[in-house]
Amino acid sequence: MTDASEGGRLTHAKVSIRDVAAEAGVSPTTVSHALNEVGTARISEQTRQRVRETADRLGYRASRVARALRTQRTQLVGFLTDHVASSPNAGAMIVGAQQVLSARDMTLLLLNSGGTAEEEDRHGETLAQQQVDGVLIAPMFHRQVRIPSSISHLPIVVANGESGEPRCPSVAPDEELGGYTAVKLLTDAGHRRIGFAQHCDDLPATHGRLAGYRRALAEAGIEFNPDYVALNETDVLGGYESTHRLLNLAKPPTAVFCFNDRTAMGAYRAIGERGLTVTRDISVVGFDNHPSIAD
Amino acid sequence: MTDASEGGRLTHAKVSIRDVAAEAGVSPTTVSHALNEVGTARISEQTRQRVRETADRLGYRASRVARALRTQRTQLVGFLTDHVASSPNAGAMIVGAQQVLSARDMTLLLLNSGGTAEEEDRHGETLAQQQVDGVLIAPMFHRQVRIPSSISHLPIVVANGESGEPRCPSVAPDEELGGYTAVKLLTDAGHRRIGFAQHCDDLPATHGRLAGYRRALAEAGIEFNPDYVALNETDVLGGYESTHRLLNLAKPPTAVFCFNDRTAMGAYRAIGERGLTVTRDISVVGFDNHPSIAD
DNA sequence: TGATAGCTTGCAAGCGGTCGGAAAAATCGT
DNA sequence: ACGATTTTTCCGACCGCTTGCAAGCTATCA
Repeated sequence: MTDASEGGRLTHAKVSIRDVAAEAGVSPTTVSHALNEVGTARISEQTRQRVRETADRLGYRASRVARALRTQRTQLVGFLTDHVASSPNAGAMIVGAQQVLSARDMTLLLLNSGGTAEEEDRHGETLAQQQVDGVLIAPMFHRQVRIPSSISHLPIVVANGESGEPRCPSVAPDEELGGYTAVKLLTDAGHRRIGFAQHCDDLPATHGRLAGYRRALAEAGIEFNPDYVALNETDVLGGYESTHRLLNLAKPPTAVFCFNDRTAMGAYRAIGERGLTVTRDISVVGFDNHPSIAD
Repeated sequence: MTDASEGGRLTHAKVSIRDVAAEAGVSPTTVSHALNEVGTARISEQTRQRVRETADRLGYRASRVARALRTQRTQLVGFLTDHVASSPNAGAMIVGAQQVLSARDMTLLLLNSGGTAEEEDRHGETLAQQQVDGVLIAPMFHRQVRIPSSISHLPIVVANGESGEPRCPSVAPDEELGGYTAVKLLTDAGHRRIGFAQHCDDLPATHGRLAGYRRALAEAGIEFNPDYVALNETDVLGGYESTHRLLNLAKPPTAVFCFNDRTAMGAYRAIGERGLTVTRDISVVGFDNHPSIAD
């Protein structure tokens, strides 16, 4: 019972396009056209106004579900990732994606696989059933990704990783350049012995940053010394241990290039325990620079 | 053209329930019943098997959109937040929610308002249109939340905050206890002059933690000194400035209780600049304890 | 044998929009 | 004033699935 004769904008249980049509004295088709600004069939300005006003008064909200069924476009995009929490730019990626989509009137469906292939497939299945318009695959650490077969038919973009298939574009950070830039910062500051709290896994990020590290050294005329590269996990503990190991060397580095901010955190701690002070006694540069550590 | 006579499991453009029905020689109704294990109308085991096998072979995936339109249940839940990136437990909340939902065959729709009321309303509208089955409102900092009218008709749960309306349950951390516990750690360690790098905004978290701070002091027989409470933003810079201010006091604190981990980060930095070392010269306790800083 | 009952299965009606094609109304040309 | 043309509006079908109700079929019983 849409009791609109009262005049007030009441909240009804459910107001469909038919309700609006009846109230405005037109057909559902007209309502649809009027509200969607369809080009082919122009509606007289007068009718359009009336429809708009009526829809507004009744508090009409088009059902995206029904629309999706008819148009086969859900306005949904899946965001498939492995670990949400970890790095700070992880959040940035999500927010960024969400903003872009939101601006286009689309919404983000978030799925977190936790890294296992089964979950990835399960989520792919879900996305397929949900009939998302596209999928954004974004591992938190730059790496090669696998594309679940269930979604292989729809548009996919891979961020922060590489897909085997050339079909879907991928955007990833230039690890080599990043590593180079960070280390050049140190060589420019006069450092000659530069440690690298490196990640131990076999990833594009690992290789890239190491290459950048070496290039910066070479460019500064510094010979590469494998002892200065400490491999470890990229958590705080890893950075902590790596740094201690580096400081134990006969000629300890005067600066440390850390794989990421968590590693840098550990480095801070290790340096503190040695009675040294960051900046004064030793320099630290992290990769995914937290704005704070940057300066 | 569903060419299934080939026998292989081909990937078809689109395989609907009708395709499966035709292929299995039954009606769509039967397929639906068979696959959904409907209780009221039992299907003979033989038919069920055949339908299952056929559906599987054709790669049938029920459209959730169509189902949602019919059943009025979308299996979607909106996650409305203000800032995704910031704190580490933010990610944990998202992952947690997603996991729980995923286990129930539901999916999370992520919307990030950025903190503005207009965005919140816009997102509420979107969720209403998308006909989500429920909404989880989770501000990143414990505070009072506003519920967009567009979604006020559906089930809502507020996490990490309070809603005015008693209608929707809310779960939030016990800020007072948290503050108390953290500071008690310091008093137990013998500290008598304890600084508090406090947040300057008017939030439940602010009041709660201050209360906890005071309770711990009182319990240790320490008089509360307002000078030891430095108000500031909760970013790294805020923590940095607050800490410097505290260290400038005639009788600087021997320990600092930081509002969160970013604040603590700034504190570390400030302490380092003073030539002091955390742990040895001065203690730091953060609130949303990063596992790393915890020990 | 016909009526009653239980088990399987299918018909048809939506859910709430969109859209092609066509009717109705208004405008125009002569 | 009447057909041609343009503008405005609407009919009806459909998207793919679920579900109330009823029909078909077989087994049970009087």
